Amino acid sequence: MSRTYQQYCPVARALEIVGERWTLLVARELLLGPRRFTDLMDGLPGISATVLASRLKDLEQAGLVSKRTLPPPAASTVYELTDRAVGLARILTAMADWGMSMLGRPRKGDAVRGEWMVLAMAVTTPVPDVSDTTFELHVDGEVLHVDVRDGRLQPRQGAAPDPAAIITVNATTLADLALGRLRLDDAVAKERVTVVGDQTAARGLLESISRARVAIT
Amino acid sequence: MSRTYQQYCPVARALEIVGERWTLLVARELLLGPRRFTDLMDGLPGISATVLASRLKDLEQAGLVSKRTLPPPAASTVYELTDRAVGLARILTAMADWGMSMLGRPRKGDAVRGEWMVLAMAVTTPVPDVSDTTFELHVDGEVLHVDVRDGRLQPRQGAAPDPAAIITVNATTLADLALGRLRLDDAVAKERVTVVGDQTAARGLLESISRARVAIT
DNA sequence: CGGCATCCGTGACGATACTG
DNA sequence: CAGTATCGTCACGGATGCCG
Repeated sequence: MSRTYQQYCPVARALEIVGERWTLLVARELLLGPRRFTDLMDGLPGISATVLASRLKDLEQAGLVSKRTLPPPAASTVYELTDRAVGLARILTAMADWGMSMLGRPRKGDAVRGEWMVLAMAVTTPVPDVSDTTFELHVDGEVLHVDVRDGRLQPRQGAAPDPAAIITVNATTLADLALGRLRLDDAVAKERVTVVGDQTAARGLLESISRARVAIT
Repeated sequence: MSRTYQQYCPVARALEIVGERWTLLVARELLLGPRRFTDLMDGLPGISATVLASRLKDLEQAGLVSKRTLPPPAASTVYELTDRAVGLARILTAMADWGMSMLGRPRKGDAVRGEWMVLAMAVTTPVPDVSDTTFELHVDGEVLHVDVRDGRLQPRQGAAPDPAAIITVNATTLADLALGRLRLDDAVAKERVTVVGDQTAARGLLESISRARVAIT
């Protein structure tokens, strides 16, 4: 159980549950879908197994994460967010949105993951003018996809069944685009972004990312 | 300087700055206006002077808080949020919104402050159908006011110059109303809420609070 | 191999005391 | 009033080992 603040305040209550070190990053990982313990370890470089186990237990006790055993032959247990955790998405969105503006460049020793950047993109970019389209993204060797649906960008892990386009780009280039440090035309010209499939649709998504309002104040 | 996560991720970056214990609660206090060191100590029961000084230094270094010395004869130094801190408001809003749903009742030993609840109200309640109105609130002995303006509820510390109404209520009653544990009519009948001034306008605000969608899932 | 429990060194935290 | 200094305690991170 985590330490309390002894304050009858909604913010303090929220922080008692998700305010400890690593907790929101665990939620970030689970936002893209169910994960196994070791998947989480991989996605959270620097965390110790002890702390991860503790955080998962706390989150489970708070009713935000549920542990599920996959049916055979998978026979593996996965952790996933519950319905109560939707509010967490809003908190993470605010964090990602704000953190984007002070992301800067990768620091020495920083781990880089495509999912992290795509997740941030999904909340900071205005929704492009395409409806019900799926894009597959290959970012730094990882494969994920983004559904544009219901006026939202929904990122997911893994490949897409029938993507309109496959966009290959690395995470730092994505950040450069969103932060306005690189123009889309230049990125394409330098082949830092390549598209297979529907060029127009992909261009729409990428321009939305470039139009993201991220101010570097 | 705070500990890092060594991850090139916007969420991780944001958490490196505001993810430490107490930091967001310091921001919560400053959201209602500039505060002196000892005012912050009062508003953050449980924090130590050491930690508060450390957090303020970190926030100042991150450009989120500025230290200002008031002109004589006040001759006191106050801390206030900078323009860069607007993003913090969105994070705190998400926290308050979500935390409200799991606030429950005061626990043994919990400190209760009117400002905390009013701040949470301001972000969780739909804006009432009054425009450019100011309400003065007396909550648990504290005096604050709320401006309804530009489609927002803006809470502030201290008395209002010319309020449409003065509402006296305690913090737990406010929570009971927002959480649907108490109906407004009952609260008024039991005199747990009293209004001096424009009854209709005050009723509008209070009904908005009661209409807050807070689901106790 | 996944999912922890245990031990240990380090750093952050909380309480008290003290100073300009 | 606005902090700094000191110190005991607790949480964190790393390594290792256990058990299905």
